[in-house]
Amino acid sequence: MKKSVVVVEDDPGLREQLVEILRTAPDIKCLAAFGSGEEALKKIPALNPDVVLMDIRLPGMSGIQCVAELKKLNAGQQIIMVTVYEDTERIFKALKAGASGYLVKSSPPSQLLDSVRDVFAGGASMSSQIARKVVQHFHLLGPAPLEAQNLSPREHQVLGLLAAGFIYKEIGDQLDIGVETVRTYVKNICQKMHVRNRLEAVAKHRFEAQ
Amino acid sequence: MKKSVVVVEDDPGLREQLVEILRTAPDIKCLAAFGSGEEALKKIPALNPDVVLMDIRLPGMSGIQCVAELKKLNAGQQIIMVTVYEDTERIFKALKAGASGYLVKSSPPSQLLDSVRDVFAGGASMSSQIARKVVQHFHLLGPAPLEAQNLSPREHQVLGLLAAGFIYKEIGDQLDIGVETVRTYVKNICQKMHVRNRLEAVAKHRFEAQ
DNA sequence: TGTGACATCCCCTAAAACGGGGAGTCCGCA
DNA sequence: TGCGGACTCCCCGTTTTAGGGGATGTCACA
Repeated sequence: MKKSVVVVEDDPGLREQLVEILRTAPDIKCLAAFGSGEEALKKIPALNPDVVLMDIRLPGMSGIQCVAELKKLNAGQQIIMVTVYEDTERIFKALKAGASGYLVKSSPPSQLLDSVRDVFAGGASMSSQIARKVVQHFHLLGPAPLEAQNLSPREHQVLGLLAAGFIYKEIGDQLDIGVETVRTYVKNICQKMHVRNRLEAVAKHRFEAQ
Repeated sequence: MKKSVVVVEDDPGLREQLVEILRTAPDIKCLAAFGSGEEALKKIPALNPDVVLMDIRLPGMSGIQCVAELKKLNAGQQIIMVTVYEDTERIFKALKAGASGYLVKSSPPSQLLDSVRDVFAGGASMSSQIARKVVQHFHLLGPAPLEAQNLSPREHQVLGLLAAGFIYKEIGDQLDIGVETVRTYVKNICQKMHVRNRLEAVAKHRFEAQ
């Protein structure tokens, strides 16, 4: 069974180009190509393709919006963004909206086809330029964990429960220790994390954790 | 000029295998291979390789720790993790520690070499299995912001300052409003976000934000 | 054998936050 | 023109935290 694909791209030239690339692959069948998100949204559910190739910049409804809508209709729909934009903002928005892959338009045809196969197989795919942005995002989050890392196991627990909204007494009950002990931990946590209070610790913790 | 690579992998068989793969590439030179993070940490600075291939599971110092240390010594050091583990926790930790690539050991040799080239060129590289985990991470972040979204601008501000560790009085001063008003916002925020207190709100907020 | 990290508990005082009200002003939308 | 939302402030009494001490015991590592 061939993997079915639909293309959504407003530029006719580029659209044809993508369709042509797909046509070269014996294991892939291009069902249709649309020029707008609105049209795609109307017709894709009936076609039920395995994978959608979506331009991020579309007239009218944006590609990101379209992704979100498609995902709403069919949470399992696999979508690959194809775009010239490499700005972090758009990448993350698209990923959050539900895209499984993200390619830059300059990617070689072979990578496009590989991506379709990867995504079809339940994987994900990114151009190395895109992967770089994603990695950078994590690096920014990086230098911090040093501080959260050297919390003792018990301190971690307490911080976790704190973030979950429990008050000292409840934390004490759950860990079967006294409120005073919880207090001591919080004091130590704040010291170790170089923050002024548990609020900041919780914020930092979440930030570092994921 | 050949791209220089160092391998850090405790299993002698796998280590040899990686070195062999690298040897097949005319544009890559493997300078050395180490069996432990400690040894790598001692000798890598002198070798100054372009890229380090690092096993994530090492006896003694973990690969993640080793990455963090190498990055501390040389922030520009490019590192690719090579591992059998695909758990989200480890992936993110490694990326945060400073890894630029993340491959599973089952990756084909050609991908290993491509990754070295990608990373050398300032890009990044992930196996599609790893990319998938990363993508899933973003998908989880996606649907959530619904709750944080319908906070009023002022409420957002307050929540932000709260997360930064300011107490009500300080927040009031900064926004030029009274403590009581801040209190009112916090009450409303907690209601809108369906949480019991500001701690939980801060935790949820960070989680949804990024 | 001592030093240090960890886990546990205690005291006191003062500061901060909570809970649950009420109550004005705008402003826009119907 | 009335309704709702956002923004602002206030009161009361109670609970929770903060701040800054001190204390004990275990366990590991040197």
